[in-house]
Amino acid sequence: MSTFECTCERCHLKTLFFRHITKNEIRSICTQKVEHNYEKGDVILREGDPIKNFLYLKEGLVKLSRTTGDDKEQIISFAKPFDFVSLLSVFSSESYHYTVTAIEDSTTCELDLEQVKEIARENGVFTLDLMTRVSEATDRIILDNLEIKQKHLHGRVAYVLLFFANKVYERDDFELPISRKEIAEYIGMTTENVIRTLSEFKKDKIIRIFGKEIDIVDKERLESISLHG
Amino acid sequence: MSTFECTCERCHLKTLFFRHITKNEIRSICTQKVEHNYEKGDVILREGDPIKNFLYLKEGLVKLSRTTGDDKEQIISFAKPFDFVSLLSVFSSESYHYTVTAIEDSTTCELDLEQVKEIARENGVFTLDLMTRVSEATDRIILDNLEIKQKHLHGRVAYVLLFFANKVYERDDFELPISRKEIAEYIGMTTENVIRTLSEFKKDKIIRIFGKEIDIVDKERLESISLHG
DNA sequence: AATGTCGTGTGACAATTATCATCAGCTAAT
DNA sequence: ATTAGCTGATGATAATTGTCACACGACATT
Repeated sequence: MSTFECTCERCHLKTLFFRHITKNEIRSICTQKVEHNYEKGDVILREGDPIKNFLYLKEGLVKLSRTTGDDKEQIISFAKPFDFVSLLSVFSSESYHYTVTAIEDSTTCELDLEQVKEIARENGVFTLDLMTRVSEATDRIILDNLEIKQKHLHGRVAYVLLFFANKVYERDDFELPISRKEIAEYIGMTTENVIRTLSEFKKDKIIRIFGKEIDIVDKERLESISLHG
Repeated sequence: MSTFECTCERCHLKTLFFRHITKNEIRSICTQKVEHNYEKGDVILREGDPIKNFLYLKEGLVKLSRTTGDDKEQIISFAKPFDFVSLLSVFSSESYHYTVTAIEDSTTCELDLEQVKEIARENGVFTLDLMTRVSEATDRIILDNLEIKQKHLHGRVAYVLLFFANKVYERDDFELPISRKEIAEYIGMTTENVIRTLSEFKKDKIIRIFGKEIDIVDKERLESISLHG
């Protein structure tokens, strides 16, 4: 699972976000960082687990979810490479408020949280960078949830399809990494209605469906539905 | 509007959150901080405004809202004293993504953002404290929205009433600081249905209503509705 | 005093969404 | 090979929520 050679110098995390970290700090983190591989479906973190590590996604795709009071799953958000997976509560809680599950084969990079905090305490510029990143990510989650909230069923389903097409795969045909049930858990509707809506989109020749394969045929139409439908 | 005497030493902001700030840093912030008073209904910050200051609420109650694509208002959250009002995007965007409006007479304390950032860069412990606070606040917003999302109309209205009773006023009779329309904008339902639901609660002797005065009579029942209704 | 606007309140009806039942296909387990 | 369980799919029906219409009072403006 863990790598033996140190590749932090080439790590995107460093070059993309943490421009203001010293060589020593990088080395200190590097010598104890651990990479983990997960297969699609594997649970990476479980709700209630103590927060010991600072995780980011190096490769793959994950979902953040939680269990509601009446034992239903609710998907909070999806995270892509270089998103911080342990971001929602990492600096404000002792334990995770949500579960992280791989929805594609994924690789995480785990750093010891105390060590990251130690660097943060010593290096304010690093911490400010980090805060900017965390802030962007939580902003995104809040805005996405507000967007979804104001839409009806059809608009919500269209929004999810466009999310995967535009933000995740950057192409109009892709394999849906989640089930209809999971779409429902994300947009707050029932599985049956998600399935029905996809069928209608197909009947109206807006998309083509082959199992989990989605092909967006009439993107303008789908965008219009996402906005006004 | 602005105060002439420096009272930062007694400021809750310092004692509560910024335990790790030096006397010099406090003084430096203090000499240029500005307090503003707002009356109920006043707009404190407007969506799209450039972010120049770091604001926190010293007294009162505010709502955070945004305008959706089809020009409807959507309330994101409410903020209480010592919440950071300019928190959602202050470190991740050039301009506000939302409007802040006083829903009770309020006082803000404004610090120059660049100066706060300067301190943050110099003082990692301070920044880590700050990040913890920002993180807690955004976590709260996300969790509240998820809670509301899984409930039906009745549960949502009950949830809002309990929010004001428990979290804001800490008593079971209070004057609702917002209109029925604003409740609707927060929970994502129509004004008519909010009014109807309040009427039903009244008919069922769960609450008493005198205009904006709310008196929760049967709190257990209301809590049960919030959870399962 | 007349007018307009806004918040509140209620009813009738339409639209949206959930629930329940059923079925087919696939896969894992025995 | 058979069963059990899960996802996907569709229809009928019920529940929930939205829309439209109207009414009333408070309040500000003219």
